[in-house]
Amino acid sequence: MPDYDPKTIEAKWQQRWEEEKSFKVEDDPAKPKYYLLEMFPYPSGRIHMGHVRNYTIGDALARFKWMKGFNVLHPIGWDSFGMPAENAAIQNKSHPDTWTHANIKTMTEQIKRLGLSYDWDREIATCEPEYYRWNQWSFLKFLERGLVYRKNSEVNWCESCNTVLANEQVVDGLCWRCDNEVVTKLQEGWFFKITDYADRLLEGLQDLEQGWPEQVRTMQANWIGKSTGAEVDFQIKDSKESIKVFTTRPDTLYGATFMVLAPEHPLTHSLSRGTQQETEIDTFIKKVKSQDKIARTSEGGEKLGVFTGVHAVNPLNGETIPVWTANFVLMDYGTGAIMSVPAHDHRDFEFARKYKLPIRIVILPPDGNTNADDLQEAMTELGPMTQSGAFDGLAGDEARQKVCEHLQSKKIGQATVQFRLRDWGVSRQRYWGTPVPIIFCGKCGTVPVPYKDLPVLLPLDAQLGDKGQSPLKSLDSFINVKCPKCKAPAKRETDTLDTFICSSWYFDRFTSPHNDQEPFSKKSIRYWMPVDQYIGGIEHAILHLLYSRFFHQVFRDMGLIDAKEPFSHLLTQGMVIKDGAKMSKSKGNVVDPDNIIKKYGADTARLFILFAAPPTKQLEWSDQGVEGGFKFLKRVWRLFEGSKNIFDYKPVGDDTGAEFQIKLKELQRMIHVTIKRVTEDIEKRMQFNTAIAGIMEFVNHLQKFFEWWMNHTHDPSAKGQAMFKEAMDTLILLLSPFAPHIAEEMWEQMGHPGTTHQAAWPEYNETFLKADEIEIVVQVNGKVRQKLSVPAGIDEESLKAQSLEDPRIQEWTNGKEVKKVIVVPKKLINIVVK
RNA sequence: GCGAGGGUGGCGGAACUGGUAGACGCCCAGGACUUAAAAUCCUGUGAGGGAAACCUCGUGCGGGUUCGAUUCCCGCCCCUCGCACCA
Repeated sequence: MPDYDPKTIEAKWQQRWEEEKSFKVEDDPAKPKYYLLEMFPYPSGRIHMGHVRNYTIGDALARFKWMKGFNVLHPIGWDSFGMPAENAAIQNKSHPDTWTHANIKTMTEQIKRLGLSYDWDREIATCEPEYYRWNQWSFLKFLERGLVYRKNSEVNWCESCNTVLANEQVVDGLCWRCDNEVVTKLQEGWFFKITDYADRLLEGLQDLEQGWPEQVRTMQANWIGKSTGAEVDFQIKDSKESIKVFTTRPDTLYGATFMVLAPEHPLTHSLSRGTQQETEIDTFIKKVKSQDKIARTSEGGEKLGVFTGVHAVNPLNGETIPVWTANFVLMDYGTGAIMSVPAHDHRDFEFARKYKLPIRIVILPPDGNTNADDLQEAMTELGPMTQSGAFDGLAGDEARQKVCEHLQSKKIGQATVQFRLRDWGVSRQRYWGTPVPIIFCGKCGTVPVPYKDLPVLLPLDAQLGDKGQSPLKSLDSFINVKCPKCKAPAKRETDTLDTFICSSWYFDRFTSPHNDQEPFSKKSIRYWMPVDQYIGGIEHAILHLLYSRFFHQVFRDMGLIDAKEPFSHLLTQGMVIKDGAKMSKSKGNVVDPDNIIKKYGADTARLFILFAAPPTKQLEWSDQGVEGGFKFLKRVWRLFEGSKNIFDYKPVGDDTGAEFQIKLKELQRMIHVTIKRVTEDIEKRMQFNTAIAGIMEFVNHLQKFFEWWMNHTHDPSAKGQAMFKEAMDTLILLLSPFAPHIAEEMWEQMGHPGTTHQAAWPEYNETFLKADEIEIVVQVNGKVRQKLSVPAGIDEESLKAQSLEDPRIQEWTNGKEVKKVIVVPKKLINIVVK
């Protein structure tokens, strides 16, 4: 019997899949489609276990869907623009292009060794002009739609990466990529008006309730941060100026006892001119500006403020209240100014107590006590208005609405909505990215590159500076152009686009990756989109997934796409950890996928990864667990090799014994029970670990059956032979999404033409699931005391009688009164005694 | 602080709708095969008690509902993730 030899088997089948282009797909409206996508990788050098897990989960699903009769689009490509390429090139005195392509080559080989079912004809790399020209095209289309603008603003600047970062790319004040501190800097750059889509991006989350994890939806909703409220104008006393504030609690307007401006607010500086406060204010502004941004914006940070020397008038009650400036009010949210209602806002409360500012209760507390001196903390709950003139007694939404209506009628304010989401800064001051298709002309100003001139090629002959400054800025051949409008000498924009733009629509491109007329063809995108199942890490919960949804909505508005959302189902896979920590070079706990494949083969690696934990949970790497996976495949192989000769016999015997009939029926039941279990675990629960456990139990059963059979027969019957063949075929097919190479080999040797993924997924038959005899648990007062084997069709009364007569049960019921008997059909009977 | 998820043997995990807790696998122990080892196969494997049959306890902690709770409810502890002065 030949040993299980994964090396030979895997090489053989990988070669065959490649030669036959087994996973190539075409648009085929006659067939139901299934678009399965794993987040495409950045070509960083080598595949790591996180990739392996991601692709293995996807591949198991893809193969399952093939077998279920779907036309499966399962593509792969490379997110190949980005800074690591540049940094590595600087270090190695090489070129990002060289480095990137070398990595793609290595990683392609590694991925192929995993036996993944990709349509390699659709492979794309975002650093190729054929791809990034459509980034430029999108930029220009967005520009036409008024969704792109250029502004000079305070931006997040990473000193280490030497470039600007979008808000989403700053994590706890640090750069998402390199973990270095982010500073603010005044810089001119391009922005995408993602805020125009804030409401739609928020509302769209509702369509994803079924398909997306709640966690991701919540994170996006928080990030968008919608709040409804009102804008109110407060007139400044003895001045023509007024201060506009945003509040979510217009119902507390009568409780505003002071106002606070952000130190950066233009009025902070201008209003204090000529007052006694002038120097104090200037010192304060300087001080706050120098304050660490994280410290300033973190809750519990000390609230510092200064009186500006001026007063404003509460437009509702005409009261004169002081205007302050303080560090806890931020210029980039709302209007950069607030009305302070200390009784009903905990920040205002803290500030008022610290600076001895008046506090007035205007929402009636449950105990009715409106003495602010008794207040221990701000009362932020909704309630009936009080001390609020004509509005007294109104509460909640009605109160807010009535106040808003009043403000509007007096033209001193209006109901409005605020978002936390900021526009997406897409300019990057680096080289290895998509050039922004813009030309600056002395006469015509900012001129878009005409579509016919796309792509604006990223020059590959650029020499990188050693600190990461973009060489484009000094590359004359790139910069100097003629203005497309007036033909006068002009300069090219040297910023490149954020690489998140590449990943915001690559899934669209996969539907027609070689189209050189459009970013994607309408026919293909209508057929394939949305992505039915998207799989990737939770770390992209906001960044990539929000940007992609934004792009999708814009494309949709352009009439290019029908689907409401780009990804109908999202699976966020858990991390791969070892010794309790994320695998990392610095911890020295990295397991190289190549070594595992070399030692055990891809099937073992895949099987272990899927078996060790459900996809969404973190996975603890275990060398012994891998060994276990290998042992299981060897066991399958031995069962197959040891039993396959049985099919060569011409059946003569009849195996008619009663025991044989029972065993055979039990085998048949196991086949169908296993099909049901594995199918539902994959399809309904995406829980591959229990699916594999089911297959393992099936193998255990098959082994025992075969051994018994061989010990009890000299001449296998046709019936036995057929049933056993059905069992083996079923086993092979159920196993094939998880361990495809070994499955293909066995499938072929069983004499089937074609590959396993072309075969139909086994169907179970409800009638074969039922056993003749079932085990019933008998409890006395909720404790298991006996297990009875009874005919499946037994009626309740006989079951009760049989249980009560059972000697073991009588030991527990003797001398006691039977209060009641609960029967759970086909499961359990509970006798309550006293 | 707010929101979400989680806490089950020595370990990874299972128990899907309130119905046998610990499926499946790993580790470990004993046995078979072998000159020996590896591989493989068999048996055992939550804790405590008992020669055994079997009994008691047991799903983070404390309570509750129920014939019956890992599952539902109340209170608490711990861990992970996200948000966090957003007016």
